[in-house]
Amino acid sequence: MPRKLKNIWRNRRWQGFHEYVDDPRTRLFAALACSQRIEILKLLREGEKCTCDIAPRLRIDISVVSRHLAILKSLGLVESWKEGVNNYYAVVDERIFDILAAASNILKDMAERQRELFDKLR
Amino acid sequence: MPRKLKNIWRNRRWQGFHEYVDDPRTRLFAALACSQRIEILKLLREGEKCTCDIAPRLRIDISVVSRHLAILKSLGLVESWKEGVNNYYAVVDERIFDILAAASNILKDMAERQRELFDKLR
DNA sequence: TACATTATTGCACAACTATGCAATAATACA
DNA sequence: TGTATTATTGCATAGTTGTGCAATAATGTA
Repeated sequence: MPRKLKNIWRNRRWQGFHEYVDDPRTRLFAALACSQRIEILKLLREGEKCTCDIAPRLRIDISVVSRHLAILKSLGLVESWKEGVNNYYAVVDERIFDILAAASNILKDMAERQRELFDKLR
Repeated sequence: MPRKLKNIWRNRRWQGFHEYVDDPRTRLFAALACSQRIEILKLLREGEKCTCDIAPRLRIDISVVSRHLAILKSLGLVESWKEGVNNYYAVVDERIFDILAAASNILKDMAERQRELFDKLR
């Protein structure tokens, strides 16, 4: 255990499974509570990609992509391997996309209910 | 539109569907990325409850519960109504529990994979 | 070996978030 | 009307998070 945490893991949530006592699902949901990371997952669904493939697609610094990937990897959502100077990443469990789709469906119906409510007020 | 935002909605994410341009699912996942709010949803699944029913169960200040409920309500995950001095809350769409269960399943299998990996290293 | 390419990490910073206390509002009841 | 109960909101604060730049590490190539 390093005396000083690496900067990516500077907080309790991402320190590790053992030290973090909260409902572990909050880590998964926190990982998904960022549109950049959702975009990265969607890109990786197309096929394995290295950090420098992703950065230009999201128009953010490579270092930021690297950190997002580290978070997704720490959860086990993606795996990685080295090929020359490149680090490739791929989705481990496709069911993560079921969760994304379920969230879309719920939000869609929520919006529909909201609309109906407004219609009644007219 | 109020000149100054209410303090609960002091940030972009919770301001409203219209001002927030990110993937709307990030709001849903952010709402679930908090163990207190997950606990609140679980309690409400047992049946409708008012703010003062929930606070002692979670051992946090009523004001905090009130804010968590406001966030869940802003998403449409819960609805509320007044009965005397009490404000009752109830879950709107039970499918939110499907998402919670799906997250559990994914994490369980991730942990299993991790364990197998460590076993191989022995 | 020297240089180029790719990825990660240290650092700094602005913005976001959960929380508790105190003040206020809303309602019921004596 | 005054008092009690419940809920929300203002304010303050410590901790979390996403981001970019610069430095460094890791690898391939001339």
